[in-house]
Amino acid sequence: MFSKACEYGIRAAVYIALQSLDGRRVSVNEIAEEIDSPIAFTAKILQQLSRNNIIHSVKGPTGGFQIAREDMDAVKLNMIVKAIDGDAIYVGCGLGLKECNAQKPCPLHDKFVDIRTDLSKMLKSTSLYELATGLEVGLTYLKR
Amino acid sequence: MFSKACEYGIRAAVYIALQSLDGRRVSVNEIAEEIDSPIAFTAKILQQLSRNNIIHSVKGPTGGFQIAREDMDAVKLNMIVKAIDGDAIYVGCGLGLKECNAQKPCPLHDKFVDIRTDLSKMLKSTSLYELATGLEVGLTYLKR
DNA sequence: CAAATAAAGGACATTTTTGTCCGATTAATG
DNA sequence: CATTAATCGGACAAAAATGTCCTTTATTTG
Repeated sequence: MFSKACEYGIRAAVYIALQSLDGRRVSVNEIAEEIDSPIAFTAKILQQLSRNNIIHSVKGPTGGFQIAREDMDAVKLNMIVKAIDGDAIYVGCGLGLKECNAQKPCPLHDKFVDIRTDLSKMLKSTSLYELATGLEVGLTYLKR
Repeated sequence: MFSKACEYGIRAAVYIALQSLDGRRVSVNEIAEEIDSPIAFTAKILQQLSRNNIIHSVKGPTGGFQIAREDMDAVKLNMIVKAIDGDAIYVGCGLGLKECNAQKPCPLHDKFVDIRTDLSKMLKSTSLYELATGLEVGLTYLKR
């Protein structure tokens, strides 16, 4: 469904949000440790998220990554997915056809539209804050 | 969503079914031409489908691929997807966690279960015959 | 201002997916 | 029975995704 990079990106963003709720700024090393991901690869992905203004980065000692409380509401999952995987999930044809639309649909077109609409709705309506608080109260987990 | 191999596999299977409805057996070359896919790669995928008894192959002159009318009803999309992509789509965690289940869910677990259940239902209930007849009456298209 | 710390970014390495080529096998036909 | 046409299957090639390493840049602190 998502690329590995995107999975790491979402997990990282949720962890950063969780720690930001405690006023903690976190380093790549800590993030990679806590979400069980390769450090250097995770660093790349965090750069992407930072460039897309999804998370905030601070260089130098005491630096690291954080997310402002307001941004946790504003940042929805679809923004993270788009920043990392692009919009292939939303746009492309399920069977890989270049020209596939309501006028000239592939055999799966209509059935795919339904599922993708649901997926899209879910991603657009799920905020980082929602995911982070689920973690905070121990309802959900990020590791393993 | 699906791998390229799986996209080609579905398109090929639908085309074979369509032609089998006319009593025609088709070659790899014709299939690749008609579904706009790389010939040799398509051949590999057809082998997989053949080994999984999803399509039937005949060697030698006048040989090719075909699907019996009854099998078009019996073969559902999920069987093709499983034969080519395995069950990652149905089983894995949306965020890539190894241990993710109702007891120890990732932050997206519940929302993913919903979408995947829909996808799974769709794939399990869609037969090759249904897709082939859509093509036959000109409601849907396979190329480009 | 020097040292230390952390992200940024470029180059490179590995693995997986996608795609190609060619000889072996099978079967039909003259 | 030789030729031919088709799939099968293994080895290889190219491209994309995943992952690593190392230098540069920014910033804090003593």
